[in-house]
Amino acid sequence: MPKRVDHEERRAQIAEALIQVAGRRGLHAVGMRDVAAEAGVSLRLVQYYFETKEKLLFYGLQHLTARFTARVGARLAAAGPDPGPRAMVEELLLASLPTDDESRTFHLLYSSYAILSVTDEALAAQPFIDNPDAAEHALTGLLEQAQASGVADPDADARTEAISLLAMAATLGTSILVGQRRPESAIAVLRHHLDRIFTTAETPERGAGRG
Amino acid sequence: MPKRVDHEERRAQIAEALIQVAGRRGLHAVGMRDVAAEAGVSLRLVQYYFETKEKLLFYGLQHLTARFTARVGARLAAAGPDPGPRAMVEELLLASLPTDDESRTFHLLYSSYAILSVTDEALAAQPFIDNPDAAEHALTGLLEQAQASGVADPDADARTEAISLLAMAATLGTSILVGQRRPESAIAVLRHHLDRIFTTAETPERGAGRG
DNA sequence: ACATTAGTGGTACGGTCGTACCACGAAGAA
DNA sequence: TTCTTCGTGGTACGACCGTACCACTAATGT
Repeated sequence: MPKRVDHEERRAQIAEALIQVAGRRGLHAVGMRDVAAEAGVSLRLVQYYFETKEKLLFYGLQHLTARFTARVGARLAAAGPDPGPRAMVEELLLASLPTDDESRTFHLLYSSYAILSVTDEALAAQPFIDNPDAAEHALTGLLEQAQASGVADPDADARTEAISLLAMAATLGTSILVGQRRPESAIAVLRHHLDRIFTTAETPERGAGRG
Repeated sequence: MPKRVDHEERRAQIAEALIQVAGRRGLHAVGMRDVAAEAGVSLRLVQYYFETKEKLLFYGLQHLTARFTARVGARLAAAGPDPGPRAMVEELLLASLPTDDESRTFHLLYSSYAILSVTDEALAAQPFIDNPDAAEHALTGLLEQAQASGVADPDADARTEAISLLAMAATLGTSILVGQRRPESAIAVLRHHLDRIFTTAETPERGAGRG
């Protein structure tokens, strides 16, 4: 057993285990022993790297959001350099829907943390609302940019539409999670509103294409 | 101490206690002893009327939804006989926002149950999705009725708009709950979409008024 | 070589939680 | 009246959970 372990790496590994087991059995049902078993380490190790369960949970939240933000960024990058604003917005919204294991886990756990934060002030004090606010701001910017480019309804209120789209995506995601709705149905609803806001179809050949 | 107690009344009283304490400290933090203390009865009594905690939680969910459905109905009735379709829809959506203690508790607990049902199959088996489906169906009907009356955009897809409005109301409610958004902001967003769907302003003097 | 310290394991402790068990009083049935 | 049964209280039990404690190993510093 080597000495001088990279603490941050170890903490990330344990946080990953927390996310996995919490995604399976629910955040409320996860204990230190479960996390240790999932990570393949001893209970003492989890205690060593996170002194308390509260700190483990906080770190897990940070790790969860960082991980998913990176994933969404990667999906955006994979959509090619400078896709249309509509494609960008659509990718952003659809990426948040729980359509595979990772997004499903993210949606479930993020919602769990959010609900928990209502009655847990220590969790509420965590930088939590920053993420929705950032998403709202980013989406508003994209819509305004689309309006300036003439591909979105210039009379629309970009901020209100951004809030609306994100709000719909969130609940639609939850309804997928609980099995009320199928992903295609949720996507159709979101696309309907994008069709309403964006005035032109995708025309990848106009403007600065791929050069 | 009188004999022959009305079981249903007692169960309702205990369920009420469950809702109160869960609304304050979170559904995850509520125990049988807390419920008993809140209801002013002994732990044994809670056991007597609900053999197990699981049954207590199930009954609490039923009680919660029944209670809130009744409240929304009362608010609709208080809006006067035959208000316009728009007023009806607006009342319905706004009633679901957490703007006072009772609606706040409802929103918090219903969300908690929903999230819990994702990883708890016994809870998922409970008639849970019926409520959103019923709301969706009812709202769709109201919108179609508004279209038939000529007060709503006839080109709109009533079902899609109903889903969208409910989805927005849900997430906006949660954002109020976590302190991200103020109720007025949420109401403004909803009203924006009602203005988009409904083509005429409220004209209470047309049609069959109060007689 | 020796002392120190980071890393790791095992385990015990105190508390809490859901449930089960035991006892007793009082209303209805005979 | 006597017996049964419903309602009620108190309490104990077993399990689990988060945390603390103790021991041991192996690198690091001098």
